[in-house]
Amino acid sequence: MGRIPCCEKDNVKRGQWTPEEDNKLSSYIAKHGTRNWRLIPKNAGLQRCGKSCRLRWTNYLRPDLKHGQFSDAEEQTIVKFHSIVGNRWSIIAAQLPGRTDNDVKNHWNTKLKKKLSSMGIDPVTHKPISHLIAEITTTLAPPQVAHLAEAALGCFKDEMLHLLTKKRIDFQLQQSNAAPGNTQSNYINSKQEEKDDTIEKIKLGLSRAIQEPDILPPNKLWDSHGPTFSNFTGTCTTFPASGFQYGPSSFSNEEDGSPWNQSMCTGSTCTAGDQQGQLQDKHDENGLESEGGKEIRNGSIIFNSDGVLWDLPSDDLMNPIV
DNA sequence: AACATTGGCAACCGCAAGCGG
DNA sequence: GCCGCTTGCGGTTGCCAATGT
Repeated sequence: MGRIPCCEKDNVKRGQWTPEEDNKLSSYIAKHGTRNWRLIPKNAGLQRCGKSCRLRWTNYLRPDLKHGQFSDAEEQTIVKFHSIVGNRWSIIAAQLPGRTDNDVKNHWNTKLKKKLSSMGIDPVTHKPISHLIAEITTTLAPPQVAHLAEAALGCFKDEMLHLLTKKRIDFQLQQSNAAPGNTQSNYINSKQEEKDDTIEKIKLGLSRAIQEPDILPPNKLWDSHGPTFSNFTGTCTTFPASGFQYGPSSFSNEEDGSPWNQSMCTGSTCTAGDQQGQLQDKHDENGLESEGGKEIRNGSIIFNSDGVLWDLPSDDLMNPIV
């Protein structure tokens, strides 16, 4: 016996909601509440599926919803909690009054992921990409790294080139404009060479990392002062001495060259505080790494191998994560 | 100006959990 | 404990406006 469909698909309207439909639904819910979504469209005179009504109400019509731009504080919260709970959008949204899980999910997918990437942070693991590369180079055997690097270059070449060359291109554009005799077309013609050059430098950096494992000792992944990738990073903001962390100063004012707007670290010239290298890789049974590992939960303070990531006072969790 | 591509967002889909009989 | 139903959730799709070529 199959599952009963939530509505008669044939008689149900789909797609964008009209203002009239919104009014009908809102006024019906104002009078009768939201009990039994299956009956609501019928009783409200709507040719909609109950599920569709529920979504429309919870994601758009609810009077307590906040519409419009996400603030820096909200973005911080999303990133912060995403690093802890992952794609649990409802949990993250619960920390943001007036925002729905759909809002948060969309904002993450369209904006925040890109922001983090442009900062040199992997949006999945929330680790700096250079850190991931270092982990790869110290964990895998050199032949494996070479194959991986080759595959990654194939898959993400365009994205990497965009990230890595953007600032250099901007800089060169300014220079070419300023310098007499240096025309725009010369610049464009040299763009392909620039890309090829960048690919070669990426490969060189990876191969150096393979050949010189000592520059990235496993217990000091962050403190990688070696020449590994320094060749191809046009600009690289060094990490604060106290260690990398998401914090208010890192998230505000996109236009002023704040870390939100910069490639935080795409190479080994980035440095970190000494504390970051002191932690060992040890996993506990819960998947969280134990003392000396990447993620240590001490009360509400969450550490990782990069130092303190989040300092969450108990009241920071508006709704406790189960 | 026309067409193609991209970005942002709303809505849909299907699965799983929760709940009551 | 099982069954049927409702609700919640996360992934995906589709539409449309903005931007680029």
